[in-house]
Amino acid sequence: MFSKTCEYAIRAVIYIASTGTMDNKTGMTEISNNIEAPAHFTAKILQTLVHNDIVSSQKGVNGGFYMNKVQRQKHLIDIVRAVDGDTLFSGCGLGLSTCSEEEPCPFHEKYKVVRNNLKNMMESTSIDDMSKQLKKGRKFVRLEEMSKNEQ
Amino acid sequence: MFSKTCEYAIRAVIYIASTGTMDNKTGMTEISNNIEAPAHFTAKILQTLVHNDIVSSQKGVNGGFYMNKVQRQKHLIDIVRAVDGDTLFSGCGLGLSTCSEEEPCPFHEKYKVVRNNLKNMMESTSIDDMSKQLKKGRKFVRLEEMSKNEQ
DNA sequence: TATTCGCATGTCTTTGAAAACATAAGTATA
DNA sequence: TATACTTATGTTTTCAAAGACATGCGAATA
Repeated sequence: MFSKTCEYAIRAVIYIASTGTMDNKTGMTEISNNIEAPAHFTAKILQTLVHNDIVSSQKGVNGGFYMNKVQRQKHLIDIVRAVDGDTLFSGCGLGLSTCSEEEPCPFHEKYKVVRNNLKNMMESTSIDDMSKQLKKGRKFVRLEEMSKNEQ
Repeated sequence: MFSKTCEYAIRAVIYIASTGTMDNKTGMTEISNNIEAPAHFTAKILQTLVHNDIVSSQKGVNGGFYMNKVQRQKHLIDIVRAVDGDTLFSGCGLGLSTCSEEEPCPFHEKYKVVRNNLKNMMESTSIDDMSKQLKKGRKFVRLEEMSKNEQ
């Protein structure tokens, strides 16, 4: 459904929201370890997210990534839009560039329902929500080892 | 949402269902022209669909692709399964191999709703349905030029 | 039964996402 | 202010999906 880049992005953001604070920033290595994503690739994705004001970063000693209150209140759709653009939520299900509301393809109506369903879900699900789910016991990649990695 | 291969497959099947009959089979060239897909790649995809008993083919003079009654009553999900497998309908939204019903990731519940929604839609939409939509006026790639190409 | 038409199949090439590498630049702290 | 630490950024490499090519095989028909 989502691209690999996008999956990593969402995983990273949820992880940072659950661990990174202004006072205790989360480092690159810890992030990529815990979301099981290649370190350098994650770094590049995080750049994009910083540019799109979804996460914040700080260089240097004791630097790392973190999220402020406003950023935590953003929604999953903001991550997808920053990384993959809006195609998934607005494009034709069969990839037809000629398909539109005025000249719909045979699949248009049925697909639109599902697509809007997905869009609404992504629009209404905040990063905070996901972070709470994680803390509530929803397993992530290596949540149980988090404290170990943070040593 | 779907892979390029899968988009072509669905487009091809809808086209064949709308034009190919036992007596008047639809040729490769006509298909790839009308669904705007590369000819050789379409040929390879059609092979897969023939093997999966979604379309039928006949070699030789006056040969081509067509669909019988049973095949026309199959559903869109059968095409996706044949081409892309079942991952889209059963996999984790964040691509986590560890995520399951027993150990769900934070995104699991919300994603499952949308995923099942998509699955139900693909399960309940028959190829016949799509073919009827096309004939009812839903524009496809070059429906208006179909007669021209068939000369 | 030979010829021609058109699908079937395997291999090769291209392209772009994904991943790795190398280096720059900013920040804290001793 | 020098050093160690950590993110930022640009370039290169890898790999799989997408697409192109070449050839095999089956069926109709003259």
